[in-house]
Amino acid sequence: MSITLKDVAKMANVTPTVVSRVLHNKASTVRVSAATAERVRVAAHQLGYRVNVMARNFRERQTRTIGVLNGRGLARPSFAKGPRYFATLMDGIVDAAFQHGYSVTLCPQLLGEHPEEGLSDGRFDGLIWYSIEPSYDTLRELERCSVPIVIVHAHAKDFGVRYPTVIADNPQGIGLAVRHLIDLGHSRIGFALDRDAMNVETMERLEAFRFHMAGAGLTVTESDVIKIGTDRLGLHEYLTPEKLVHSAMIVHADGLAAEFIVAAQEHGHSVPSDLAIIGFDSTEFCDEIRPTLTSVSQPLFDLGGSATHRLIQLMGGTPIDPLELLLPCSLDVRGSTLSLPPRLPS
Amino acid sequence: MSITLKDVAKMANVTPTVVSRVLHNKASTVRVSAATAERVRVAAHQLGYRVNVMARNFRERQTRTIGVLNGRGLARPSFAKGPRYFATLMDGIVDAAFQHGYSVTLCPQLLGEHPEEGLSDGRFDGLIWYSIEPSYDTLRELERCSVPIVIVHAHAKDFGVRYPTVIADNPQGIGLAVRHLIDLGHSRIGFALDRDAMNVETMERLEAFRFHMAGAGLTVTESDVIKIGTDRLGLHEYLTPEKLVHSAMIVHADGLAAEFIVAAQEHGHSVPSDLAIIGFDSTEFCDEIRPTLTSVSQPLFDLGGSATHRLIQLMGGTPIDPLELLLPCSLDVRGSTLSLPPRLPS
DNA sequence: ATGAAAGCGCTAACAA
DNA sequence: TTGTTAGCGCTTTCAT
Repeated sequence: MSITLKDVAKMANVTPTVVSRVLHNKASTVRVSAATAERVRVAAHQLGYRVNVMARNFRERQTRTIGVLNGRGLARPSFAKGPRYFATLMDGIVDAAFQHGYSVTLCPQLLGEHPEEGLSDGRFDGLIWYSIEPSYDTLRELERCSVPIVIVHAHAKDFGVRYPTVIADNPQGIGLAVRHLIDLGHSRIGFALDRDAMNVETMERLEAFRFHMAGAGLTVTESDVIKIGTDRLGLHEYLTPEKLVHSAMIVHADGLAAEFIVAAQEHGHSVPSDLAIIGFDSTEFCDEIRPTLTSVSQPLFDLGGSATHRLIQLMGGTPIDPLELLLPCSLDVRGSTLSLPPRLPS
Repeated sequence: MSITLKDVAKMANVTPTVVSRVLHNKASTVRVSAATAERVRVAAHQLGYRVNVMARNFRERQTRTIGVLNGRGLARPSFAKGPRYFATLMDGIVDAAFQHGYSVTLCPQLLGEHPEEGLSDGRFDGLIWYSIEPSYDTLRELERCSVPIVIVHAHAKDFGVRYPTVIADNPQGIGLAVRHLIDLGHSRIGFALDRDAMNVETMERLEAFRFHMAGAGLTVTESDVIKIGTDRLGLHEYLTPEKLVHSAMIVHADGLAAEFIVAAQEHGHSVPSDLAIIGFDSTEFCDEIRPTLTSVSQPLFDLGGSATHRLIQLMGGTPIDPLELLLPCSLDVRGSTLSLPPRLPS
């Protein structure tokens, strides 16, 4: 049994109310004599009193906790696998939340039998919904939710333009890649993607590729879009010397881009002089492979931070406008789009 | 204002007690007529009733939430940076916790002004302490804590042999590396480490290297331990053809191992034929670099899962014995310790 | 099978 | 400045 306000009150010869005021109220509002306050503090310290957060949360109807959710129906996002989207996002969320005194909770109910129960049961003051794949079901869930929500990794229109969203500007990122290649003198530019990764985001990147190429006066035909299957046979077929028709390739994600580099070299092509390659996500290993991989970088950490800031704003009652926050990507230029070979330190 | 038990009770013409029994009690214990139960369920559904978790937690003195902490005084562990230690650990923790219906919370109080208050304020049913660096201060904190604790990434003796711990068997992992190299015929084996990463774990690996080498009848002198500074000059100095005296190198971490591969190649050495290299952590990029990097792999996911299982066991009142759980490492053999060159698919 | 009543620890309106 | 009182929503004896 742990020490309660009452115990402290008894020891200090006051009522629980006074103890509460001394220990937990904001200094400005408290009106307790210095002597009493001191007595209370000493008693609390001697007894080793700690506030019961559950009781307080219950009473105050707020938890100072933010819940982080993810789209249902798909596997829970992994911190460690893939291009660290979720991991870096979480770093940004946690960082911002902690700055404002909020905890961050990952909640299982949302993945279990009755996910909807997790939404508005008083557990969270607000939610960050990491949307993997927008769906009608998801939207219905959100509508039943009684706490403020911010959605990450989706467009406001995909959720009925009803919730604040935060997402990286994928098209703009592809624009950077296209522009960079054109500046380097390339005109035969292809776009490669994984046949198994034809999700909304990949398609958005592909569309942006078409758009920015057209904007630069370059036509894109179907043969400029290289779709690679799981067996990677298409990759090797495309890279046979007589079939290689591009001088540069934008790849929808870093993993496949890395495979492109290795395979290209195996086929006797030099990267970047025969084929320049740009990936997407600027994953950690971009610096470890040779040549290092030029890649579009999403501001993942800031995405998480911005989502959290918007949520805290929303929880404070401030309306969010505009609803959608589009954070620009940057281009990390590395060896796979340069013609200079890496040099030894002199 | 949200719907409470009372509202449902009124609508179903029963008392809150009955509603509670129907909606939240385990089926086996409930003794309510089927008709009443149905009436209650309908009412609850119509009203869109959701249990108030804060009230329940408060009442039941349990939160079904596990807190994840980290050593104080150092930066909070990042999900995304480094060799994903924390990220993968968290995946394991979250996975196991969710299986048992527990939520996982990352808590700021523990990093703020009064970190000790977060420990035993009723917020968590149990804690997983991710120990970055054991310290006397940390130990004192833990002693004040009233909920069960499991420590990850530390030895039981570093915390007074008082708390269950879970850690990867680093020495055994190094043993695998040494054995593998010896099996390949190597006898001139060195150990390289980052001068800036001389932490407990690195030293443990170095000691294990000495131990296992001795066990194999190979003497290790100071010149077999290569300490690389931030400027990496030592790396290039070591790799000049006339100075290279080893045929194989175990590197304390993958990042430096990757740099070894690149630098060795720049200096005209072939990896693995002139110099075989083994890293530690089996980071994702081990498969992306060429040659791919053989590396010792810590069971990080299982480490998190085991910690969680031990905690749940402990919260259930079962004593943990033995206190320290040592999970074995494995060796992911890749190209940097093979003599066969990578081949094109035929 | 159902109801009445008490209380978890805390805070805040109101009273003194 | 300090105390009294009530109640947040829920569960759980103990009655009926």
